[in-house]
Amino acid sequence: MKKLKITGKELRAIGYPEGPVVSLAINIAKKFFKHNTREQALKILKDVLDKPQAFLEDERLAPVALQLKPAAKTELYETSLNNQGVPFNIFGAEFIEEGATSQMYTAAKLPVAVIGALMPDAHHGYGLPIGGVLATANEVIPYGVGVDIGCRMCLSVFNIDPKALKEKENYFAREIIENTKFGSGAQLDKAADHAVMENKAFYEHGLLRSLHTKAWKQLGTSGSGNHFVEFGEVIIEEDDEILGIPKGKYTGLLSHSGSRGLGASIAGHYTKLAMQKRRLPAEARNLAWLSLDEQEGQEYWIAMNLAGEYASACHHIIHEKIARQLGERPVKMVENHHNFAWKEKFENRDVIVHRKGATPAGKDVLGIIPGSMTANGYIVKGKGNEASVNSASHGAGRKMSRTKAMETISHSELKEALHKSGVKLLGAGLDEAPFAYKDIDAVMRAQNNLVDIVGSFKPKIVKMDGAAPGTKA
DNA sequence: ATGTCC
Repeated sequence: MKKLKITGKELRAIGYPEGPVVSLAINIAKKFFKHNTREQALKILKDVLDKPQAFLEDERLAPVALQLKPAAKTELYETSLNNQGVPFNIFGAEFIEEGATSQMYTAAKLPVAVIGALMPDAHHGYGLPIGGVLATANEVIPYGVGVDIGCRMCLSVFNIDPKALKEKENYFAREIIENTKFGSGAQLDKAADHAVMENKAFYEHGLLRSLHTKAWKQLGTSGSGNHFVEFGEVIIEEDDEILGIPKGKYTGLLSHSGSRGLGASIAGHYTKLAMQKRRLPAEARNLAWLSLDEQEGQEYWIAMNLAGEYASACHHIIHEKIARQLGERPVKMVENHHNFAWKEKFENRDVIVHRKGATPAGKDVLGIIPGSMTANGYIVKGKGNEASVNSASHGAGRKMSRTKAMETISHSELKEALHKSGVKLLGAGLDEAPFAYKDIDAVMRAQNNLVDIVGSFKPKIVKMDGAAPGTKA
């Protein structure tokens, strides 16, 4: 069935005001008016504009009617922030820009906030800052999780002498190139398969059903931005009971990516719903929440968890393909989400903990904190410190904005840094150059009360979205 | 982060 596409121009022509109601009406027309003609749809939307009160109970058009209904009703939906925010500790405050801190102060003033924390790699984001941790009572904030739901790390440790990475560099490079796909709309040439695609949520949940085909095409891909797949040298200096592999040097395969278009669509859909439902002051608008006692909140929770499983599947597909090619089974895998929300306990109270660019660091929980394309990443073990709501940073954090990095960093400068570190770069944007990131070791020192380092990962062969250095895009 | 949603 062909979808009916009404344009903003047409809506404004019949008298619709500028603002979010336009895109809302477009989406509703697309969803519900596929059996109507354009003229019929516009007629109905005009009726809603003229008499919004008559459509407040209409199951399809109520959201539009609510937006169009003047005065009194908006007040009903206005929610104010608390004067005094809940407390939150800041780790590595000297590394954190003002914008991120002030976003955290705003988040702490939400009436649903319980406790927060700000990680040493924090920077400004939409809604909650990247590196922000926020616990709520029983509410979920779509932009407290972020657009890339389930963005995560996955490390496979192989019992292969890492000297092989230099000696057979081209062989390992080819494994990455042949088994990964980067880029914004990237799809595999031959679609992958995974049990997650049979998850009943994909069939029972309206929004997820509409995203199933696209998700399947993108399964096993890595996306763009700071996402990567790389081989490196894993060094375990001391035996650790939790990590459970003997000290020594290993070959590691490390990946960083999320839930691709699937998670982005879920985040966009539910944050819009939340913003319609709860109008917050301008500085907090993107922090609109859904209660888990509401239908929409439950739906988001199901969708978020599916996106998390899907992101995990994308990593596993890559790792399994490469492991099979190497003819090896990993002796250990370490993995964690760092954009997600969890049901956890804080001071014995049930809370929803949002980590947007933060690594779970409960007692003895293993995780990965990556550095940059040349700097070490670390295998960490959480200390279960409630001062950070059981969290740690998810990386070194950017020192330079993407724009500034593109303007100031040269190809030759990057080439020299790669050469010095002995890293073979198979592709990346200049904005991912190591100089764009903070010093990971300084960031780790700022959180030594939050995690123990149990191993390190030194990148050797790195693939990100973009052309290889010295080649044309 | 996402083939960027007015």
